[in-house]
Amino acid sequence: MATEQPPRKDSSWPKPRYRPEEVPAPAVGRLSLYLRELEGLLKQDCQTTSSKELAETLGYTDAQIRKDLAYFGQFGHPGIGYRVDELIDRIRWILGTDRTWNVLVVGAGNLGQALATYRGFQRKGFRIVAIFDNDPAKIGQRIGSTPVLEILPVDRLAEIITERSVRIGIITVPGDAAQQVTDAMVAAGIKGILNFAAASLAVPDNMPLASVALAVHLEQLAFRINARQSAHER
Amino acid sequence: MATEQPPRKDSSWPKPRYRPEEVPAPAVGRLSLYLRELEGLLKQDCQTTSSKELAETLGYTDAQIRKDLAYFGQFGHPGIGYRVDELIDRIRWILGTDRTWNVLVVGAGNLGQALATYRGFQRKGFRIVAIFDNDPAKIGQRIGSTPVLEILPVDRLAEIITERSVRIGIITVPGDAAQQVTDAMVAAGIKGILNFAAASLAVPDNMPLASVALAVHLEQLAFRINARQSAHER
DNA sequence: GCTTGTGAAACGTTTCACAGCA
DNA sequence: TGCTGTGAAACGTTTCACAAGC
Repeated sequence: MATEQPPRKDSSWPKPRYRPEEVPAPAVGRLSLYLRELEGLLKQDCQTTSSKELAETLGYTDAQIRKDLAYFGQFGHPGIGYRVDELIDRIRWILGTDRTWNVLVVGAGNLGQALATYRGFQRKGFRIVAIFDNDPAKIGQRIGSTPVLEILPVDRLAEIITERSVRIGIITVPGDAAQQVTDAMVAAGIKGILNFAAASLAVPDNMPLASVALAVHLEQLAFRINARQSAHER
Repeated sequence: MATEQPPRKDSSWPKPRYRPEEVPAPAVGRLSLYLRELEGLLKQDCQTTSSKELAETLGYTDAQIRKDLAYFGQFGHPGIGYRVDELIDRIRWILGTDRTWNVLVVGAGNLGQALATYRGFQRKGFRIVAIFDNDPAKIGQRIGSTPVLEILPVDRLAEIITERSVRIGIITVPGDAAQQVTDAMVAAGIKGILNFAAASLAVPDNMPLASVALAVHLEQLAFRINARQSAHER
């Protein structure tokens, strides 16, 4: 053939048997965990791994892991397993984190500031580009380092989303303010929301939304601890 | 009958058709969200609600909500719905959060400090009683107010767990230190762990463990945003 | 009328088990 | 031999649909 294919690797990657929206959500969730584990293996200079090995460290079955990966293509080598660096590249490409995503935080309380300065996000391909609050005492304060972030007033939200091509917004405001922040983000064209506020958010149909209910996790633990206790008493 | 039953209400509450360990985990998870919504309704002075109303605000089906509650007994009034205050009491009793749970935090970075001083936990029945770090520069520092918490060295973990009857531990240390913190907590008799570290933890069989992988939630959003985009292009 | 509680059906996910290949 | 990829079976969860009750 005369003309080269474009240098993007994705065109050479194998068959995408399922469309992204057909992949079960739990499988996508585990994909992130596989990636984290693989990144750990790479640090230890492991060249290859297998579904069996991954399954044991992560607490799944080997069939589960092979099935999950099969939603996205064929990445393994029968008799060998998976090449660690290769699989990392492919999962990053699948998740879309081989490119950087600009993210902002609304709510500069303790949690908001902690998330805005959290290094782990940067390493995973997410860059916090702004943090907002509506408390005049906080606006103008500078937090973090490399980069330093200035706390901005919430009324500049739309402007920043547009100018800095922000696709994801993190909400860390009190529960009763969360819906209006959501509405402002949606109106400004945000593409997805990560919610830490103690409230159920209404978003347009199909808008990606993930909620982390901190107290809920503790309540789950409390229930399960009591369940174990009472099961043990029988 | 001559002798009064003890004043605990639970003995008068209705049939527990399923044992706690038979209840599907997703149902327990939603129970916490129902509780949160009900607490909101109570603040607005709503006396009663229905599975239909709850379903609409939370984005579930009404059948789902009735089925979930049915795992724990019969709480509704046909033709009327559910009494808000009554259902709140019962869900709190089911989750075990009608009593206070002592909790500690290991890792006094930004996130650990934010969680240790988070007011929402207190309101839900969880009291943070200690925070630990192994950085000499942090040990002895005081954080928060009412109560003030002094950052303690990690080697006092076991002592505090025993003395203060701590049942739940929150881990907010870097990923590569998380397993050894886990082991120390387990050895000291912790009953459940909430993990924010970027690592998969090995715990004894059946030990309640909940993990919040912050980067994973962003990766999920990234994937779903891309999926929407590519679906829209077709 | 309206709403709950629940068996049965529908749906989705996980596990099994094995063909195919290095 | 060892490991992947995958149809089929097993399992679990959600939704449906309706009897019973206010």
